[in-house]
Amino acid sequence: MSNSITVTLPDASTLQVADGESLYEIIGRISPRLQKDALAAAVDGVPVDLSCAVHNDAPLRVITFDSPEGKSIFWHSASHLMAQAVKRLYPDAKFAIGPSIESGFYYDIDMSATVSPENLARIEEMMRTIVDEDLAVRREEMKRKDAIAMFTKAGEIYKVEMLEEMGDDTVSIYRQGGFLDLCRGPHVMSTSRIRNFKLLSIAGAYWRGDEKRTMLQRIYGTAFPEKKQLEQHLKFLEEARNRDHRKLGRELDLFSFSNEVGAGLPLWHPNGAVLRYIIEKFSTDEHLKRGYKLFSIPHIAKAELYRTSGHLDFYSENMYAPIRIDGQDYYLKPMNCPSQIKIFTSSIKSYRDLPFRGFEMGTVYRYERSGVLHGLTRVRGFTQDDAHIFCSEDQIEDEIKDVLDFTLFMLKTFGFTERSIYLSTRPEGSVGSDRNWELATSALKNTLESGGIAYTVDPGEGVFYGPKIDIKIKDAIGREWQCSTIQVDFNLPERFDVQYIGSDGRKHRPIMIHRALLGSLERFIGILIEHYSGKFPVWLAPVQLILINVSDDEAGPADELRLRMLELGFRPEIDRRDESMGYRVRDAIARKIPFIGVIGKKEVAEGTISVRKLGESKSVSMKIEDLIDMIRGEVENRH
RNA sequence: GCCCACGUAGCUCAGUCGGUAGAGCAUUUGCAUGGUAAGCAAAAGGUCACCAGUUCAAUUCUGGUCGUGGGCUCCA
Repeated sequence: MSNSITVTLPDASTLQVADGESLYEIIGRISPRLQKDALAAAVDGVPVDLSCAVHNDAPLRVITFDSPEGKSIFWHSASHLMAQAVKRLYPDAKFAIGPSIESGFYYDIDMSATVSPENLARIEEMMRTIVDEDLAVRREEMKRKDAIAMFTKAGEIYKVEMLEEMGDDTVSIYRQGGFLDLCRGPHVMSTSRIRNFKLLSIAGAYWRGDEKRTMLQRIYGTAFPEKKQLEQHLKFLEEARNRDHRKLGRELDLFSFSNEVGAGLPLWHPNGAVLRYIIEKFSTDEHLKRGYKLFSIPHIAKAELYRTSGHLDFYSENMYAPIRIDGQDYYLKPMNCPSQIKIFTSSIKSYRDLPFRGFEMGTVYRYERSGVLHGLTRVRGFTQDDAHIFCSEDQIEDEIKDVLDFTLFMLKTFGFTERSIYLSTRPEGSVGSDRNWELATSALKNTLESGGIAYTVDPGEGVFYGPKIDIKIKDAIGREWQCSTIQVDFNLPERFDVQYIGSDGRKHRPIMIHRALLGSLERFIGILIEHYSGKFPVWLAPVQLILINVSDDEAGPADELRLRMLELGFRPEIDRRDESMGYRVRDAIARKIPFIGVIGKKEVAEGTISVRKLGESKSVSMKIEDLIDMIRGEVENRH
């Protein structure tokens, strides 16, 4: 029995252990601390439970919560813990799937009772009881057909369905106390390992994500080894709530929605509209600098246009019902490309005209199912910084490279420096020849690779007319958002028979590149609000400086300064209300205005102003000229 | 669209086990002329989302519609 076995640790050191010694014991010999932190271990690269014994020489890696693998195991175990609690409280509960997700876990459950927020507390209570019971989590392997029989008997129809689709002969189940679940594992050793958890929300979810199948109740939760980590995570969620653009949009008076105007149709208030204008102007100027030509098109077009473009065939579920005008059907444009193409084709183009870059702040209307609407990030009418580049095949890579550089410049300007890049390939139900898809996809790939840009392939996520590069940005609290998209299209030029005269005097077909850098402005601004937490940099702030007069005597001079700054192109405001200074300062801070300028007797006499920066509690007295220079500097540097 | 929850003043929220409602902040007015995070007082403000039904009586109960939130599915 006491055959000695050698395990090799990641640092290449080795450890002699007895045959049959459990991983838990082995890790205890490395360090008691590690033993305490260990959730599972990888033997020969395969993750297994700590209760497993080692019988052969093998490399050993301890899995703790610090690794993504460890988190996943921990959260998965937490989902079992929750399921066990639910089963105790609701014996008729049938379990579907309960995986770990990005920062926690969920379990999809089918049961007669509906879970309410109050019930979550009851379930948490029961989870605590089970934790205190310190139930060992045990793995058992059995024949698949035996498992089917067992779960059928238990009424676990979803588990049975999953088992029936599995190819393996043998399956594993995990048992903790009276609860058992079909699971690949591994899991933590005991329910007592999961002490810090929180159930967060309840939602509906279709069995297998199929809207034709049963709607299950999904309970989301999260858990951590340390109490402090849980608290930190809950604080993060709180922070995200405080940054919510819907909340800040109301508080900062940026935008609103009206029941009477319609769902998903944002109304921009003066503060929001000016922010939007600044972004539009900045974007338009940058496009002109890079040789783009401006386009502008109407919001509706005839059915014929969208029949030619293929939108009526491939995109109609996102389009609104036609408008009947003089016996003809017109559609609200769901995309800008078809009409923009008509601008390109309005005259004969030569190869000398290529690449032809047409840009527009183009508003589109898309039908979104009511349940998906969300603040500014998911609306039914929105404006994109949309451009279409017509170029020859051998210009594609250069153009894409330019677009990528341009995109990264734009994102950086708005404070987004971290991003990840995705290459989406041909989806089901797409149009176009294999050759063109291949050509377009490799053009995107080559550009990324020759630029040394790391990317991830998203198989089948392209648009119906071509592959695309999507860029996801990370905001100030680490959440990812998708804005930018670059799409190569051989299809529309063909459909519209777009041509140019080459240097050989013959007709050629250009390629189109569709691209939006900020994407939907509505969405982008929503993200910006959350990214900056409403504290916009000076160049974007709807109000850059608020002037506060100490007494009525200074109202005149303060207002003169306001008018002067307006004329200089700044966005000043004056608060001359009959309120105490403390009150008005407090109000200005709540409005997150970057600068507060106080003018009293002393300032008027000296030609100065007392300036307080947002976030600081001290004010600085400075010459008015210096204040203007300072603000100008921040605007020019886009700070 | 689907599941669950929700819709009371501009905002945040009480309340009515069926008898047409209240607070704080915001607003307006008056007083206070105030030196950097809420000066004092008064007034005004609501078809209790909308439409039906039940009832002597509906903001409250029932149904529908619209909208919001968390998700699913879809996507910028």
